[in-house]
Amino acid sequence: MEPHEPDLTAVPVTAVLAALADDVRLQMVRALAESGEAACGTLDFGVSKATRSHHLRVLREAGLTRTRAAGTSRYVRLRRDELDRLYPGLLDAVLTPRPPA
Amino acid sequence: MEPHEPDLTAVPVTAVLAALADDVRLQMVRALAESGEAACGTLDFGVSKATRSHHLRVLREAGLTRTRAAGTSRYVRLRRDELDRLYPGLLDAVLTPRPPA
DNA sequence: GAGCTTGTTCGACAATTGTCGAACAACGGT
DNA sequence: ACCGTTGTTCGACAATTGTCGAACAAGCTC
Repeated sequence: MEPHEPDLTAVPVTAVLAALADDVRLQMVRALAESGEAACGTLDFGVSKATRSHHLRVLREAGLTRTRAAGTSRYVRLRRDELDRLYPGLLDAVLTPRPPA
Repeated sequence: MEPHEPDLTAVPVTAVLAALADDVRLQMVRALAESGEAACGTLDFGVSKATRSHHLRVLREAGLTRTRAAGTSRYVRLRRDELDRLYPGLLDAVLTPRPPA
């Protein structure tokens, strides 16, 4: 099985932006940026686990996250270094709910 | 008539990202970043003028552009200063077709 | 005013997307 | 071996979105 964690340089910018352009996914990304790593189950934002799983796949396939399996859980974390290197400023611009004046 | 050019702080980040998450619109934004200002007609990227008009409205309503009417033409330009102030790094991260290694 | 150019608006249509419940799979503990 | 926990996958469905042609509006020029 392929977990589909693509090379970030192979992902179109529009795909990265589209992945971030959803409220639920953006909350997930923000939570991951704070916690560093989180089990899928902890990323509950009022959607069913099916929907949650869907969003996490979108994030993964856009190259935004990596997933590590451990027991029955799966731990997700941001690919921060790579993202900051390829798109400097992008995450910072997006991580704060209310950008500074 | 309301040209619908919202206050940028009133636009959700997801709307800004969604506006940028389309290939045609991203090309438009890049062209505007280079030319500074462009008539709608010059922003032809292989779509009909109806579609072009639609994309320009999305950009405008996401707070990314301003439109100025002159004669039969309408000139569009990026709201670069505001964007850079509210989302520093966002435009830079997105404007280069191939980000630096 | 007639005609051309430039854009916008209006359906319409296909494709994509977010959402869910239900079924399934894998693992751990008792 | 059973059960509960944790996620994924599979339709299905509604809503959104990108696209177009045709009709319309506004302005310029002859």
